[in-house]
Amino acid sequence: MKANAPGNKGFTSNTIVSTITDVARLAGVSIKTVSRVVNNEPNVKPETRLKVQEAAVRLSYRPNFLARSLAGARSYLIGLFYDNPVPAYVNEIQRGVIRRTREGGYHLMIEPQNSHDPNLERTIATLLATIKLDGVILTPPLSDNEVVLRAIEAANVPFVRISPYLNPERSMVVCIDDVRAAFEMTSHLLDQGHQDIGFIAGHPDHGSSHRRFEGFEQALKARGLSVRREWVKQGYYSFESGFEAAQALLAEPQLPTAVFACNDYMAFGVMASAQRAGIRVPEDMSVAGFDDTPSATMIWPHLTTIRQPVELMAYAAAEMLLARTSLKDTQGNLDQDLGQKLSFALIERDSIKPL
Amino acid sequence: MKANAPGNKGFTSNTIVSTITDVARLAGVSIKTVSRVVNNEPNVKPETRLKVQEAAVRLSYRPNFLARSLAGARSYLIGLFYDNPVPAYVNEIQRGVIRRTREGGYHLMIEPQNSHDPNLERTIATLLATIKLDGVILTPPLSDNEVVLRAIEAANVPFVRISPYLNPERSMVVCIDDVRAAFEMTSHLLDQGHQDIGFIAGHPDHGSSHRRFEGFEQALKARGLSVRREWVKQGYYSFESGFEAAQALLAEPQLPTAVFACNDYMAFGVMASAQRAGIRVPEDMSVAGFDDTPSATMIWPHLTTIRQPVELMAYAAAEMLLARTSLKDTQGNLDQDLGQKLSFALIERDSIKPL
DNA sequence: CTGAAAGCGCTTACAG
DNA sequence: CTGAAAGCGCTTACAG
Repeated sequence: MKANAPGNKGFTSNTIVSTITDVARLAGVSIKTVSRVVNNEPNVKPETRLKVQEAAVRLSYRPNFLARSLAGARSYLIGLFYDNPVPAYVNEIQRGVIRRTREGGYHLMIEPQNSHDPNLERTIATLLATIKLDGVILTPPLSDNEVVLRAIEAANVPFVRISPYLNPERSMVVCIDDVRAAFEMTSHLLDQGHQDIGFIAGHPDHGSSHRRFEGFEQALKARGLSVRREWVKQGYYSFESGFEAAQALLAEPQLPTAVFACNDYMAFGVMASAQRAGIRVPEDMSVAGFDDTPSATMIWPHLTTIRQPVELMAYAAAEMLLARTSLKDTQGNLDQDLGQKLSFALIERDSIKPL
Repeated sequence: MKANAPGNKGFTSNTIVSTITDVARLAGVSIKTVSRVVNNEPNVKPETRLKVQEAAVRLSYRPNFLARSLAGARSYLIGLFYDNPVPAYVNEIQRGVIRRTREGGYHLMIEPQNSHDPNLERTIATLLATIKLDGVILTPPLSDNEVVLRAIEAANVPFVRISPYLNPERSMVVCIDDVRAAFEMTSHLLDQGHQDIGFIAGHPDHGSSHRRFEGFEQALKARGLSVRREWVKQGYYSFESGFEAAQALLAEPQLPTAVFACNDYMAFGVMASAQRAGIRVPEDMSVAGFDDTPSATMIWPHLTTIRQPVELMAYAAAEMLLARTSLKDTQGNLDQDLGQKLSFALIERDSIKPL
């Protein structure tokens, strides 16, 4: 077998992939001029531009992403690093990022990681050396993983963290006000007459867990109440952990009238645990969640929760990265926002009953 | 600012990314020899090999993925195309594929698509022209999307389909025996004394929906029973569609004693719908699902369902692609398996009660 | 067993 | 406004 078409390396193909050289030849210009037109650079005679565009269309020309990345300063590649066990969260993050990267002609490389992998630093260093990324997006718990942060900083790749807990100045950041959100949910419970409120904490590696507890505590204090330690149980953001935490809670001699779980999955665990114990939700006990996952309306009673605009946060994160990358080309200095705080919403449904 | 290290393009960096040239210089050989060692090619004196390896380690050399892909016949890039609304499914698929691609030094490009997008063909054609993929993996419903198949075939990219319905010979295929699985679940119901069984069909774009109905029908026939059309309701694999289908079912003058839903999410919808209507599961009505999503043990009663090894199927799909790619290098002809059928398992839990 | 040369398809830096 | 040359970091094809 031998090559039968430009760009073809030894096997027959129906499609002739054309290159910048083909377009230049057809348009009767140099490849540099084609490059200018394709990249929307100035200083091309309108007439020439048109000629090139026509040729490009006729040949269905698409710039080769690999060649472009290898030759240029940009790779058109964004990396998404995560280690989050909640599929719905990961999925929304991916969708948000991809929506933005596609708009900009970028591609996404997903890189699930194990945050406790002893080789994590080397893994990431190798990855970043192998494949020049224009930017990296980190989601919790990696947003606060020192090993990951060091590896990325060492590689000098711009990155944005979603919902980090520490050192917001260390990178670009996208988040919601978790403290305020938890404050509002707790106040909502208080407004319904609940004074005895249990709390299921999230995974301690996630900043959100601490922030939400903070908001919970502040809301109680604002009404002259204080946290009852025996009603605060440790969870890990999974259904099972919520279930177990609730079991411990329900074993207390005195019971709260409401439970605020740090995320929806744990709230489902609480509801299941209560149901097992013959405690009706919300008649005997109210339950509040956080996140508004799709499942929140797939159970009865429908869960009252905080809606977090996850997809939008991911979109914003990608946006910051792309903005930075383009700026670098034209100006070199970047005085753009380093942080963006998106808004949340308290969604009232059926899992809370006034006392 | 000026370049201060090899491979550095005008901005300061802590990390010196070294290239094949650096390694060659340090080892005192040509870049071709380094290439041989790095790619584990034969015909290198053991002594030379060692020298090169040492140099590579000292410089933390990692072959540049872009350069490698541009110069060579392989791109080390696999694409995953999907349009599946179930996050847990997508997540498992991604994990399976990534596990295999990482083992082989490949990278994954995820490409969520809208299967009814009128521009789908052009979108995919453009993508495949821009970015040379070594292989593509398709999941339902794209596995049977004619537009997608044509675009990929036209680009002459090897691909494997997961759980396709039609033309298994058209590509490499990974699946389970959906007919048999549904047959077994239905038989299980029959064994428990249920003769009156309702069926909630899945999305008609998914082959699994038809296959599972087929198995359902065959199992009934095998016992001399036949399908009662008024107990077969159309669903679309979502919770809501299961809920609505169940409402229609429960509005029938006569009710089945069990319902077999084509996937877990619809089974949850059926359970919710029953609960709303004051029908207890499994006391008054048994429910069976399909997939064994994590949520199956997050509800009460725990769902009896079919476990599908999704992650493994994805791994196998990637495996086929990589095997094909390597073979192409060495031999050119491929007499490997074109299809792989993985095993499923019926998981008995609490949503079915003997009649 | 080893290497020199050409080339992958672009962008960059520079000249005019 | 346009282009010729060099180069990105590798692999391929070939020579010895």
